[in-house]
Amino acid sequence: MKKELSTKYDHREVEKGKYDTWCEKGYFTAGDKSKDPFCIVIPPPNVTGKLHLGHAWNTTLQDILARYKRLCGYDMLWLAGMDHAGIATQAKVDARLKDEGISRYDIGREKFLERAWEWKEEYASHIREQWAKMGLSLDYSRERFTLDEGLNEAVRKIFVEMYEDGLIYQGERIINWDPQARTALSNIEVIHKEIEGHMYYFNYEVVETGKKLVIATTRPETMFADQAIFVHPEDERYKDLVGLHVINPANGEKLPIMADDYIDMEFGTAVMKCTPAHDPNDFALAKKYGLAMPVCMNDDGTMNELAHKYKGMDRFECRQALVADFEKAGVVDHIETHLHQVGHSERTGVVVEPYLSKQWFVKMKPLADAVLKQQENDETKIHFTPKRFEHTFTTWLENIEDWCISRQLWWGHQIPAWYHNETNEIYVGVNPPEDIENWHQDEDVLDTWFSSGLWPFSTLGWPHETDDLKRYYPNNVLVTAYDIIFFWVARMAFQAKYATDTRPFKDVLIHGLIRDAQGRKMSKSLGNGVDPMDVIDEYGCDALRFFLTTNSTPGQDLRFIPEKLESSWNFINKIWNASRFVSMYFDENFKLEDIDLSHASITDKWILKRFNQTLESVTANMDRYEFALVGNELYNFVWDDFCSWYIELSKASLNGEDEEAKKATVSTLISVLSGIVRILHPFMPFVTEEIYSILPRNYESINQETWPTAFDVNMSEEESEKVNQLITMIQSVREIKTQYNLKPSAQVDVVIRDTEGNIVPSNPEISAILNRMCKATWLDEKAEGETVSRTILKGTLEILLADIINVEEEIKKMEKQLETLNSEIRRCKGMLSNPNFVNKAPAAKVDAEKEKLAHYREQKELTISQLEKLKA
RNA sequence: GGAGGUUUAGCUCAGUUGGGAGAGCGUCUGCCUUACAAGCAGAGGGUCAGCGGUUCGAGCCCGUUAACCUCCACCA
Repeated sequence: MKKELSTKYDHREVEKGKYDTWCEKGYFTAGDKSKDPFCIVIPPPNVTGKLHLGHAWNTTLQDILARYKRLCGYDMLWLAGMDHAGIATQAKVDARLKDEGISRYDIGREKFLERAWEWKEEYASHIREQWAKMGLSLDYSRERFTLDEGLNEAVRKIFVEMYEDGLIYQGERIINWDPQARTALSNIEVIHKEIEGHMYYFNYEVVETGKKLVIATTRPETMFADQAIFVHPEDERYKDLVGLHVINPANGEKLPIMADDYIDMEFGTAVMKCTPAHDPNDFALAKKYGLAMPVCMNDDGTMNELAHKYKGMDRFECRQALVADFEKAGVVDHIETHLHQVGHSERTGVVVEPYLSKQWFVKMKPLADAVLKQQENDETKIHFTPKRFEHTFTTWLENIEDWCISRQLWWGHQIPAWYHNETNEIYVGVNPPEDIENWHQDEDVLDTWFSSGLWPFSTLGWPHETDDLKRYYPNNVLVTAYDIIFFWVARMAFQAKYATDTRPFKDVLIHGLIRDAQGRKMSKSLGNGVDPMDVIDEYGCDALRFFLTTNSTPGQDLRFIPEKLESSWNFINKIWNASRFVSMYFDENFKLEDIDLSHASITDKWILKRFNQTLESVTANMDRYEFALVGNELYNFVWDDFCSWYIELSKASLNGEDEEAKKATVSTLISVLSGIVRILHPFMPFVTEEIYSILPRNYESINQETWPTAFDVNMSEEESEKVNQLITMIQSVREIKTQYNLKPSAQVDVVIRDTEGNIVPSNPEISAILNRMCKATWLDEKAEGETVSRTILKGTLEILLADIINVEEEIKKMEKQLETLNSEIRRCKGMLSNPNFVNKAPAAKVDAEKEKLAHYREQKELTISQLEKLKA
């Protein structure tokens, strides 16, 4: 029995159950070796929480590509996976423990990791549920996790290789320290925000002269670790002081006054205190002059014993207390408010402390240079869409600094380095040393991005030469937002280059960020976030997908606008109803073989041809990732050409007597609709599957289908013109009726004249349609009485309206039309009389202009004769 | 201090290599026409931010100004 579409489109009903079936049938499982491979790996979401609209956008774009490529006959692998998100997840688990009144230190590393894995399992299943609701055609049989055994092996392997190549080293440096998470951070995990702080000007006493010297600082609490005072060697004001000493008012210690041309003579008092262990510039100076590098803080941001009476205080508490004491002691010269950039931890949000500590680093320059070299060649480079992000990417690589990869966390890949218990000798290896009892492993773990950077190949089995790795690597395209280029894309690029000596993927499609209706970033603090699952409940997944992917251009941000979502829903509803209409004209016995276009009418051919044109353009734009253009074209084709015109035009044939014509029309309706659902399937997989299931078809599911090919349409110029003429006739009648306040249902008589003014005899096929479309009877001769006329494609259309005609208004209308035509003619003539245009422009363009000119002239003549008649 | 983006209809945005300004929503008018009133038919609405240049021709290319936004950067 033929399945029927319910009378109303109900996205809940339509989307129910389908996804599970698709997965069970294995439509998303890659591996058909008879086809060419195409591979996308998902940017693994963090297992920290729910997916947001940004994820929905990002994954839908990939799903569109995946489904499109599958339709095009590729062995499509869209690999599923998630990221352990070291610091972020650890913070979540910490918070959960805190709710239980304990900390990770109470339960120890091993127990903590058990809890973290529990967390991971819980959130991974949430994420899979959300993927399912979004209809993502992911290959779950190959799902990976950045902390699973295979990826851990990949991480150890590359770490050891880089270490042996001298690209990974341990060093004591100033790094960015997160005192809340108590770990080091890399440079890009620090977010600089402009903060209104203070610039404190303090009086120092010069030991040798007893004079005052005013020195500015923004972080007085670090004064306990100061080692020197610097001035510029050529600064006349301070030249004489070099070599003398001042007393540090914080602890009474003697500090030497030194000179270095690093000092900016224009800034502040041009005297700088040097705190080697708490500032990267001071650190560099200290190294240069061999100064000591004491640290005055603990790893949690509290002051240590160097701070004497302030010991144990939080760093900012200490700052206040110290300044207050200085005020009393008269040390404060003055305090200014000061706008400056302060680094904050990307994850915990606390102010980052530049802090001297021993960490692991990746030496970046050789790695970055290799990628930059690769980018110079079209055959080896990563191609960005839009192209401008290539510039962002290369500029970052050109200015890159060494990457701090060790994290003082527990959740992550533990660094494969061991220290000998007695000799403290270091061993770095993929596997632990054999006499393990004599060694202890480095406690630190690696930056999450170190393992994410291997994602395009580690997920496919690297370092083993697996079939998948050979087949699907390099990946074809990566889809990500622009805010992640530095964090991830760049890292994948150099890790891939190092490990596999190639690019990780050929293309990168960059999209923007999703914003609220006012254009603000969606954030927890603003409370303007939108849960994609709520949107799906309200509008359906298909509407959300269509909205997300057809409303912005690559690289551009997208505002979340409910009205547009409604418009997407309406579009789907339109398709739904069109499908219901089509389904009325065939029954369960109608098979694909019964489709017969041999007796196609001119209107049937017209829509088939329009479909072909749409298909060609859509295919080209799909290949260019221009989904907004695709969406627009499909919207117009479906709504205007197919629904508003063709379905209405087809009714004459469907209700007519000619069985062969009727069969051709039904065949056309089915064929075009079938093409439409296949093209739209990547955008709206659920509703297209539902409609597909009621159509005569080749496969059980639309997932098994192929991308449409053009119909073989044999339509002459003359036939095309006839349909276009018909369309302008209908439009003219409707327009006149509206203008003269006639009801649409009012029957009128029309006469058609050719360009010579001769009456065109009626045509039975066209007459029937004309009457159905706009209640107009096409007469073979004109009756007595006044007429209103309009120029149509070829000739004029006249409606007998006798006494209700408003001659003055008609004259005005004609005169306006004449004006427009004249200006068009001027434009055409201008172009055509220009030798540069005629010689340089493409021939087709010149011909088109010539045709237009001829057409306008014809229309002008007709308009003039109409005007003359009216004036007479 | 560098780099990039945006500026097109009342609002949100498209506009592929330069060749007659588009959509959605909103507005106005008329229709419950047997797929759809979440619809149908018709209409109105824009010196494409300003200025200058290249070109036969510029929303699009070049220069410049302005406003807004984003990223990067160690200024005590």
